[in-house]
Amino acid sequence: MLRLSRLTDYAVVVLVRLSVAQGVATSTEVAASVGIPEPTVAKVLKALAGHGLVTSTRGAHGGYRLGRPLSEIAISQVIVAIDGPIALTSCVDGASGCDSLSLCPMAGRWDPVNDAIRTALSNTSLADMAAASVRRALRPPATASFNEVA
Amino acid sequence: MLRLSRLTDYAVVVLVRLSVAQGVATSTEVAASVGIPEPTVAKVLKALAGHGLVTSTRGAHGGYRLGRPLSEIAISQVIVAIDGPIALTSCVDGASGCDSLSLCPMAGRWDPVNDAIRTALSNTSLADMAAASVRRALRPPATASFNEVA
DNA sequence: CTAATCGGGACCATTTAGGTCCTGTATCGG
DNA sequence: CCGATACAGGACCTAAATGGTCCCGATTAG
Repeated sequence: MLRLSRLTDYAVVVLVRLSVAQGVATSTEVAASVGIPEPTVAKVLKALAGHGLVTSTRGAHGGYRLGRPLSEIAISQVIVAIDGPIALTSCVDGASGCDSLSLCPMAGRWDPVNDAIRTALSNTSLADMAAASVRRALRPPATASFNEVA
Repeated sequence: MLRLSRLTDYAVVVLVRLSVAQGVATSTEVAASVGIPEPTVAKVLKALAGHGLVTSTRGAHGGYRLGRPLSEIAISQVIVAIDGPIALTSCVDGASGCDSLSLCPMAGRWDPVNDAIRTALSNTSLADMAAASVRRALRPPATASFNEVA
């Protein structure tokens, strides 16, 4: 269904959350304010930190902080951080797993498609998505604090 | 990993194959000439037929035939036929499965992204991919790695 | 030194996709 | 009219990827 992992969705939520809380925030705090189980959030944050989307400080009073403003983070980067490289088929450029030599040269040219998608994904920043979110959040606000995000 | 199903890849191969053999071809013939197990090819062809990408004739001397030229088939249509509607997240516009109301309004705005991808996918026809295949035979092996993905 | 917090891996359960098979229906040829 | 061929559609099983959890080592503030 051409879907991406739920973890990536979480990542977006987490990043937006971090952008709201300007300072540092522990994985526990983020998890609580976002409503996702802590271990999972921790996993997501680790992955994001590994790709520089967030910076981490260890030790007591440590935590995570946004690496750069949302407007400078493209979703493609988030996807790469969580789900790995963007490629629609397993049979990518230099891949060697191609057993059927007869069909790969015939029609297995997904590169233009991959490129098109990569481009599309690189042209949308998290800020764009957050903006869309704001426009939408006109409904009766719940009591929870996270709704103030908008 | 933002991958699409292998079945979709098969579908492209099958369609190109059908375009080569101008007349009708049975699922058995296609399977044999393409090197994919027959039942699987049959499944793919059924799905394609259901979406009008190929036309079928039943009975003896029946078989499948390309519904329209490759240049008029966008990959997006193939994907939809095989994998279903194109949406990156399960939480699409009108979906009701959203249990966590707190986070969806916050950042779950994937629509612009979905649209971007749909557009990109609609602008590439199977003929384009086949053409790329030809062009590729000329250039030296690419070294592009996934990491460059922006 | 102790508590807090990230880092990184191992691990298990569930879901999903891939693939196979079986039965029904339509059409052609004898 | 009857049988053979080939698609239609669904049920089913197996295997792999994903989501999610846990644990232990490393690091830093107090």
